[in-house]
Amino acid sequence: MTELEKGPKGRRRGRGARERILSASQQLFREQGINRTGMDQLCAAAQVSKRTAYQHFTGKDELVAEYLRGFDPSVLSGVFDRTDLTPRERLLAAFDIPPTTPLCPYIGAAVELHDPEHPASQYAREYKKAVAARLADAAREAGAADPEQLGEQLALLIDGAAARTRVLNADAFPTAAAIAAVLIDNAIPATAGDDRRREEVPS
Amino acid sequence: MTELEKGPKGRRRGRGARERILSASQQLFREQGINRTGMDQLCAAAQVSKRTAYQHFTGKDELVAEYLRGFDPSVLSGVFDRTDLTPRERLLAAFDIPPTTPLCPYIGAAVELHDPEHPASQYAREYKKAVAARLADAAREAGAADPEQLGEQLALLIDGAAARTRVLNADAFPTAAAIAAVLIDNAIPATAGDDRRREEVPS
DNA sequence: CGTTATGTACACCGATCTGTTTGCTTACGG
DNA sequence: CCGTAAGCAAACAGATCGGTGTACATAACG
Repeated sequence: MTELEKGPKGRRRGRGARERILSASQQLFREQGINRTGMDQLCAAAQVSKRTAYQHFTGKDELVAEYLRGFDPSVLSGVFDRTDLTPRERLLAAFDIPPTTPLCPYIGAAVELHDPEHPASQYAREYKKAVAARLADAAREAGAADPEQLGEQLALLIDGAAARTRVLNADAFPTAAAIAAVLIDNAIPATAGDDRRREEVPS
Repeated sequence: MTELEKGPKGRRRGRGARERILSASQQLFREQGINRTGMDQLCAAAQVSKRTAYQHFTGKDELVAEYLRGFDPSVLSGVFDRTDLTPRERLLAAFDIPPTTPLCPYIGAAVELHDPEHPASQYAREYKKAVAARLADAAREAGAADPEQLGEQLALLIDGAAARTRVLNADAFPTAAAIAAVLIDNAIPATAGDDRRREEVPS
């Protein structure tokens, strides 16, 4: 926070224009979408001159990609690092994101940009794969028979809840969580109480 | 086809400009997205003058809404009217849409327009609810314990597969179908089908 | 035939978009 | 304390956007 260093080149003179730009991006891109947010408006909200903005980012495309990158720690790490939960609870905790997240920004970016080659689209793909992989890890810890499959399934549920929440304007994550519970119980061979791992496979 | 009638007022003089416009919409909005398709380009593709286009549609917004409306019969009716399938098969048939559908246009429209009050957004919501309702009907026919819940769950799976297919650029419908099979077998009490499941329904 | 709806061609409008330029101010840091 | 880099303000470019205006062509009916 107190450190005002920039990403590229060790320069650290500035007064935090880059941070304000990214912060404004997070707010405006989420509230209005990417395409409907012009650079003029964004710079005004960030209290940054356009000149400065284009010195920090080569263009809007790069800014969008960087904006997506800013979500990583809050979403991905926040859920999976909770050691106070059992693996099964950790899997279900991924569906407890009701208040803050109006729509997964990765899906939004992929749809709005509409170009699979766009840096932001590529990053969104990469991120979604990473989430599925971490879910698979947790599934493996929980003793799932086919962790990769369960991870992919749970990831699909999250995306479905996000998309459906957006279209219907109503929270769909509880439904997704209910499905997840079924899938998890179904995929873990002989779940005694919760997180006990068994090797025996039902005939 | 030989009938060249327009939707509003029984007028039938023209040579089919409206149809060409809608046809071009379906292609371009899907290929490039809504926001990235200008009216100029669209009119050129439809071989229609801009003036004519704005005589048929009051604006792009109305055109987008009408474009969405054009999907109804092909998707919704095509699956549920198949009497040759058992209710269970009919539920699963909803996930067999691999070739033609790159992304659910309703999700795309809702994300791109980014305005829940937009006519097209409202229609998308309405349509998604209708799909869930029809799935619930089929679930009831299949003897599901809680048809509404199962219908909503299957609808979420479809949306999840659509969103994930878009973001990852890889078909996610098989995964969704696998989940659907589990949910269906889990929700149908003890049918003479093939699978027996614990009645461990999530409370 | 002539009337009339339908469609065409094309210039044009104002707004907005991404991105650039010029000239100036401010605030570190040595 | 002074140089230098960071940042600011505002006009500007060029493109594209959605949408109109005007004048002209054509097809379908009576």
